Amino acid sequence: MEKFSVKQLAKLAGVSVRTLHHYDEIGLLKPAVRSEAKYRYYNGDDLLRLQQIMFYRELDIPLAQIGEILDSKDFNIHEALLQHKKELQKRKKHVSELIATIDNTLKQLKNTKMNYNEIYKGYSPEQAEAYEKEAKERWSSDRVEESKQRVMKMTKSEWEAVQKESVDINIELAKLMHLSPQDEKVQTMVQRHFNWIGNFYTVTPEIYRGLANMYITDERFKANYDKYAEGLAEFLSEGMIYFARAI
Amino acid sequence: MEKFSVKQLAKLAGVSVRTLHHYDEIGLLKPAVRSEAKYRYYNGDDLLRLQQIMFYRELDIPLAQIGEILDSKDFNIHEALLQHKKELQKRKKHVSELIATIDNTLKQLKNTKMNYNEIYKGYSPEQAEAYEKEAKERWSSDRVEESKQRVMKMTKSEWEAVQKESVDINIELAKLMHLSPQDEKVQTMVQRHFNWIGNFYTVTPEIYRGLANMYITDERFKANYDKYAEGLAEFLSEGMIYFARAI
DNA sequence: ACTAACCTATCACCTTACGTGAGAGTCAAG
DNA sequence: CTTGACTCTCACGTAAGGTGATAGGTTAGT
Repeated sequence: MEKFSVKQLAKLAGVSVRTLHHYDEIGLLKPAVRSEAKYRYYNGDDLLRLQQIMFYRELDIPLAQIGEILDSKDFNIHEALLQHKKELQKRKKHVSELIATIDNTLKQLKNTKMNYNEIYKGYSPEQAEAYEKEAKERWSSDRVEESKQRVMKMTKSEWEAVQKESVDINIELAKLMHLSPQDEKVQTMVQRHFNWIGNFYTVTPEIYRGLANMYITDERFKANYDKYAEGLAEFLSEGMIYFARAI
Repeated sequence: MEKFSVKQLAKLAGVSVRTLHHYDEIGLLKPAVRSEAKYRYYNGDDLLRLQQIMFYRELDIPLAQIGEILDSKDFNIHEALLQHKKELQKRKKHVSELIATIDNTLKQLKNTKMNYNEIYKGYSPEQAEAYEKEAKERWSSDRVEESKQRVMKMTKSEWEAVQKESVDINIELAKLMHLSPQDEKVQTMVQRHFNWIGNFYTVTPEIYRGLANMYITDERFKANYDKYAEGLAEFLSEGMIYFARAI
């Protein structure tokens, strides 16, 4: 029968010697024999088992579970793989959301000439179209398209109401700055702010948090809010993040 | 200025007290003041910083790097986010590949199971389980095991080729039934059948003869072959016995 | 048989981002 | 002044190994 030293097996399988030591320690892969001097010697079966271990390991399955899979003959591999696939799909979805959030943040960072509020402020629905070209270079076209669609669907009076709502929210918030951002009254206003943003595009908690972050990191946003009151940007930002927890 | 205890801040931000201790330890978020009794008290700025931390943390950015981002004024956030996005995209791609691998594996498991039943037994998947027991009594479990092992090692396309070969052989044989089983053309097809069986286990003349016998005595095999043409089972069986003389 | 070069063994601490107590001190309320 | 809630600082545990340190084993060439 074949006989491999730790290093040989490690090289064959493309893992480190330490890894083999580790697998021995946790009982996942014990060498076929141990020499007088405690040297580990593996045989062909061990190599085969190691290959299987690596297959499952590549799927990001914890070593403990790999051990169960390999050691119990009647382990339902099919079920285990299905289960693991679900987890991976969740992970993938999560990562996709993170990427979307970064995209959102990047777009807003890039947007140094105009921020969201400035863009729509004073623009009538008819002017929205003219703005579209310029905006598309700056924002994700999806978001802009969605935003534009929604604005275009508004009547003139609705649009005016939306504009006024923005101003109202900021004024009211400025009055509440003696309270904590987590205060119920403040949160009620943040809810209005959240709804207001909803006029333009679908807001997820991640996006809302990202927006909160922008309010304090981007001078443009900060300046806009601080027009109403010094520190309003920070105040609103805190309130938004607190609010986002409950969305 | 606001003053929060560890627990209060933890609750506000939705993290554990231990987390705040940890952030203090690693210097990521140090409380504004420490009381006589070493109690931590945070203020509004700390809350703001914590919210920033959580924003980046959600993006799966390591705490050490979050510290750099927040502490160095000239840190290029834009670049950092772009970089991190790339990493996330890699991660996403990797996860996608893992899912694909699992899908592939699942498909092979399924194919193997179904076709194993269909080809060996001509039985529906539902009856497969029951038949397996029966089969093991009739065949040596060694043979069944060997067969399974070989099938399990095939790739999907290999397996599909094997399936197609089976159908091809039977169709061709059915066309040759006007000849004698010892006819050269028939024997050529029997050779292919012999090779095909070799996909599953090592075939000796004795085993091949035994299989020939089984094709006409076991109704299951008989039914399977007679799907192609009435009497194909007997015809093939005769051809196999003749072929076995020369192995 | 001797030595250099290489291989292997067993500790044992380090990594991430905290969780989970243990034991002791502190604070606000009754 | 006690009770209960809160807080403090160790300090070990997690997963899957990385990275030495130190000591002993094997092998090839001489």
